[in-house]
Amino acid sequence: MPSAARKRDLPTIPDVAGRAGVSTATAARALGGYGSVSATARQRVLDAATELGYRTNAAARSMITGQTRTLGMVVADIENTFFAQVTRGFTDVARAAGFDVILVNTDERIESERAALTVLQQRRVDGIAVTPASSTSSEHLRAAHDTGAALVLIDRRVRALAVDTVTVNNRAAARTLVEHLIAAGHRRIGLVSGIADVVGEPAGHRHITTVDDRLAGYRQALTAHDVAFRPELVCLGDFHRDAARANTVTLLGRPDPPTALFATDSTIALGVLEGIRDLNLRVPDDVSVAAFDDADWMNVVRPPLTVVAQPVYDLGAEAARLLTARVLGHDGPPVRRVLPTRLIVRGSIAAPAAVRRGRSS
Amino acid sequence: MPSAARKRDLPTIPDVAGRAGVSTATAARALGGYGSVSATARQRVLDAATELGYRTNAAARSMITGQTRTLGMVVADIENTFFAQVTRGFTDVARAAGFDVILVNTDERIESERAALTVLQQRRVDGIAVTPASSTSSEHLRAAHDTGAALVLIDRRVRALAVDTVTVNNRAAARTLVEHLIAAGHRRIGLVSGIADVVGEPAGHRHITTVDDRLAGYRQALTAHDVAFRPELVCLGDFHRDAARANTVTLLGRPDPPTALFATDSTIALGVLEGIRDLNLRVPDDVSVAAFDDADWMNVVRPPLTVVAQPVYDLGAEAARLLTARVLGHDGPPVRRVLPTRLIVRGSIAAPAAVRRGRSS
DNA sequence: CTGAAAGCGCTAACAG
DNA sequence: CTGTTAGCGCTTTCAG
Repeated sequence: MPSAARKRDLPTIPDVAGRAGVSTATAARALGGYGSVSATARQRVLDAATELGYRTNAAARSMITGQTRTLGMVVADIENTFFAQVTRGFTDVARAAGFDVILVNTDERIESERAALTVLQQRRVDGIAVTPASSTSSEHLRAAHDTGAALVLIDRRVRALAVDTVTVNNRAAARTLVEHLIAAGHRRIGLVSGIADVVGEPAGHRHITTVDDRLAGYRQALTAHDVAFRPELVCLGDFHRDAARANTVTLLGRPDPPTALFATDSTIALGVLEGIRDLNLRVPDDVSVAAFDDADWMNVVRPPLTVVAQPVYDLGAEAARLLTARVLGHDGPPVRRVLPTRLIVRGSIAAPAAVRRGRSS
Repeated sequence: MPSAARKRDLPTIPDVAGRAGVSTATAARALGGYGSVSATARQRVLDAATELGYRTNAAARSMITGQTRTLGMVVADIENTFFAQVTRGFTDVARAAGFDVILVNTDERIESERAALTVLQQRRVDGIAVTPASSTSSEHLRAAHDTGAALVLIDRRVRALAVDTVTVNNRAAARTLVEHLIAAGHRRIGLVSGIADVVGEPAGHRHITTVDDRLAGYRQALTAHDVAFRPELVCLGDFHRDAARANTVTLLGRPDPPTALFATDSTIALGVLEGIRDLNLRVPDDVSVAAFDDADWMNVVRPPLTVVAQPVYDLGAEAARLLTARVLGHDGPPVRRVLPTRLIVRGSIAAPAAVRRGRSS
């Protein structure tokens, strides 16, 4: 006997069929809910199955049907509330449609993402949802798609991939938020964002569309209002709060510090607030703060944060809808779903001190 | 052709074997990494596999081996940071050991939990981790365990089930925290907690061990310091912030309101802070606050919250270690792992106003 | 070290 | 409506 724990043998269709006194085919039909079975036969089979504690063997079934009723969900980090909410939306809809979900974290590492895709292919999942770690490295995604798995991209786009996508208009949303800052009188607006370079790829490129787009929106807002773009006010670290905290301290320590800070997601916002506190500065008196994503705690900090909220749960839910539709046979050109965002004005923005003192910038 | 999307046929072992010019057995051995294969044969097979884009069919393999290399993770709600962190710890260790994880949310509903267990049995997962929705309804857990799936309980115990468990000492931790409150001079301490009754079970019972234990710790602390236990200061709602918020407003609206509030988890703490704000009260001047779980935002609110921190990630990680060990053949009596907690004193606790004014209670 | 052959548990024709 | 018969793709004896 091998060292592996012996999985007790569960009853099989022949077992059930025998007990019910019918053929395996009839038992299978009753159990599987397909074909036609007389009411009496069905009942006998179902009773026998219950008595025996029969459980369909999903692997055996999927070998024949070619479907696993399983979906893959590939995210950077489930500990991040954004991904947790996306995943919740995704699993809720998937489950309602009869699909189970295998969850994989990549930590933004393209290598992990590749490995994840391989595993999911081995499992022959019917579909895969990905928040891609790179907008340029996509051969592994295409390969998985080519082998027949439905594919949907969430939150981030991949230009070279013509598949269903669920995003928000990050550029427009960021622009709106920054314009709000400008309207309050800010001219020096710092941007603290996530990853610039993807681990495993050549440095010096911004590879995640959300970062690119939010940065683009930021620049658009500045340009539209004749505010100079200063590269030194843009800090790209990673998606963890500590980097954001350090970047914030650096930014605010400049001789000519920004009067407002734009955090491009809620985790970064946490770091930004910590950095501000490290310097014993106050929001919004010393520095205004605006962020992307409306996390649950943002209305509890003092002052509450002005944010652009995005429908995070729906991002995942809609992705699952698209994906299950494809799996169930829907055919058609790639769908690009763009969900609406909403500006929520709260107390974290004030006019810069200079303006308040009457010295218009 | 059926309406279902056709999954392109991936190459199989015969395909690879043919291209490599060996038998299917040899190809399978090389691909599966078992038995003995000559170096040359192995290389030819591996090359052929790469050229063909061969991917092992996990279902076919597991039909024979009896192992799926899949684990189930059943949590109440992945959106809750606690479960998200647990899940991260769990998946990290599982992945490192070569196991994939199927995630299921139950929303604390025992019915969902039963359904989840059934699904996981159908998939013949090798092991299941559960944060059980009830400490008493456990037949479905036992049933799954009896059919051969390894089982580990996380965070919450189930008395009637002799399986591996990873928890913290909730009673001791709660007691420590409440004693800290008492030491600060508090005598009327409100407790705001999660679910009391489990959906789908008769009302009037508290069925989740974490709630029970934290409440027990609270009472122990009171008793040990001759503080009267007042049932009306204990509010059991559900695990969502809105209930906690409402309960907080109710508690603080009493003629004889508590001078301190104990929130039994971080989501509830959020509701407690909102409730306090609804009443325009200040922490800690008007009311002190202490909580279970050190969420990422707790150090960013003003004042930062005093908490009992538990090693949430490790709860999941250790569970995965225990589970994979069982799957890999470890045999032995159930392991009850109790991880350490830590009191983190921050600024949310002050002496009650009456004490500060010199009118000792 | 390698190959042939027998299934794992189930579904899918195909007869009856 | 029901039963018989092939396999799905892989691993595993068992020979050679």
